[in-house]
Amino acid sequence: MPRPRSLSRDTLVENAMRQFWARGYEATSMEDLVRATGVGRGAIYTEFGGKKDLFLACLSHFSDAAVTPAFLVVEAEDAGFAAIETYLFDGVAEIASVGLPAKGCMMGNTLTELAAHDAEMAKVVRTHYDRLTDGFACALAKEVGQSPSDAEIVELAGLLTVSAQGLWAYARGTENADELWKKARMLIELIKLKLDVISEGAKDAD
Amino acid sequence: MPRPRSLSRDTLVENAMRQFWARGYEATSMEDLVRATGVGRGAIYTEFGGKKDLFLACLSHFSDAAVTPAFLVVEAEDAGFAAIETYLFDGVAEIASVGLPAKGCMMGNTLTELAAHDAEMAKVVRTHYDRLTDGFACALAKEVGQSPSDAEIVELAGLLTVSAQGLWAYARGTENADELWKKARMLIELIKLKLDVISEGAKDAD
DNA sequence: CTTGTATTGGAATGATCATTCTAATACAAG
DNA sequence: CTTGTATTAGAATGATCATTCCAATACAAG
Repeated sequence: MPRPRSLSRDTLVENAMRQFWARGYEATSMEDLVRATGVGRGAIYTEFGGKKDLFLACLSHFSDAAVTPAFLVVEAEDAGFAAIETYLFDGVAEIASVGLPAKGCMMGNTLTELAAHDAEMAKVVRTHYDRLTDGFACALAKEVGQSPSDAEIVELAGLLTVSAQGLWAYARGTENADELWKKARMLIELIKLKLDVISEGAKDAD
Repeated sequence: MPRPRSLSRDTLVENAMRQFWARGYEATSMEDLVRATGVGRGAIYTEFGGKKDLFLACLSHFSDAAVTPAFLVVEAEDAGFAAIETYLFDGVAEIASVGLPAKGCMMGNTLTELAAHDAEMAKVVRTHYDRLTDGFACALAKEVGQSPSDAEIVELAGLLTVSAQGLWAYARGTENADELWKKARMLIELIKLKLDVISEGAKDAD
């Protein structure tokens, strides 16, 4: 039987993810990864094949370990508008508690750094955005008793995805948590206004 | 008298900017810059000092040559809500005509790639965001006859800045211009809704 | 044409990059 | 304890990085 690794594969990926998340792909060297994970170069190559493959594993881990728990409230069966509010505010609260400037969203960072020139990365990021938009659309639809595939609902959800992404990106460049709170609150307020308009329209159609 | 350079300094910076804009800082090598500008290595170093200084010059040029013309309509004396609409829709139209995936906003790209770990870059990007937010705030304020320093106006302008940034970033990862149009239209609609609420509130206070 | 100067491409430098390889090592199984 | 195997740190490799340097060059001024 082989000697067991000092770190589980999950912990290894977790540590590598933290490094990539904070610094990005290009600015992270294999030396950084060896230091961050505490795992030997050889083991990384035999386990993952190379830097890019490890990065893709980290993106996948980010989706499971960071996005899923945070987005759980929105993806819940009975999620409505309040769930979206909770998701956004919890996100800002987490950023504020960890300290600014923040690391942003690893998917958004990857979109900006790599998606335009790497089709494989672009696909992963797009899948993530589709997931967010679907989740938002379901919650928004439930709130106003519409179909989650209603065009207006989907477009509102799409804008919410993009605006939230802008907010997480902005968090990489500020040290002022209050600015983030204000923007999150304003975004929520705007979504609520539109939601009310949609509700009104549905009532008139009765 | 010296031999004149084959390219003016402005053209040199313009070409370098294009490269940095598309690829980012880390992924652009001096070799890329020599090829993109058609200027010798030596001249770049004697003129700018190094890669980072050239990048900062490109950021400055981006502000003058890309942001200023596009944002002119919003910064005009008599700009109102329609100016914001024009800025956003013209931006999407330009992206659609140049072709997707787009290069996004060089300031936003720099925010994501470098701001969290380079104070000098962060300052340049922050100045840019302040400029956008100020411009939006003035136009929004004029539309509803409020002060551009009114807290609600400033917060709405701040959200608009962040949401627009999210939209330009999203353009780096999609090949579908229609998605951008929908998001831009929805953003404009939400801003208009909030603006109407602000107008109503001002009327009640009379 | 000659002189002076800035630019040029390419060579040189030394650092760092991702990746491969290897000898020493540490542990599980027998 | 012995054997087998996976991991390890570090050396080695070759590419590429930013930067420096320089001889050849190209052009303006006289």
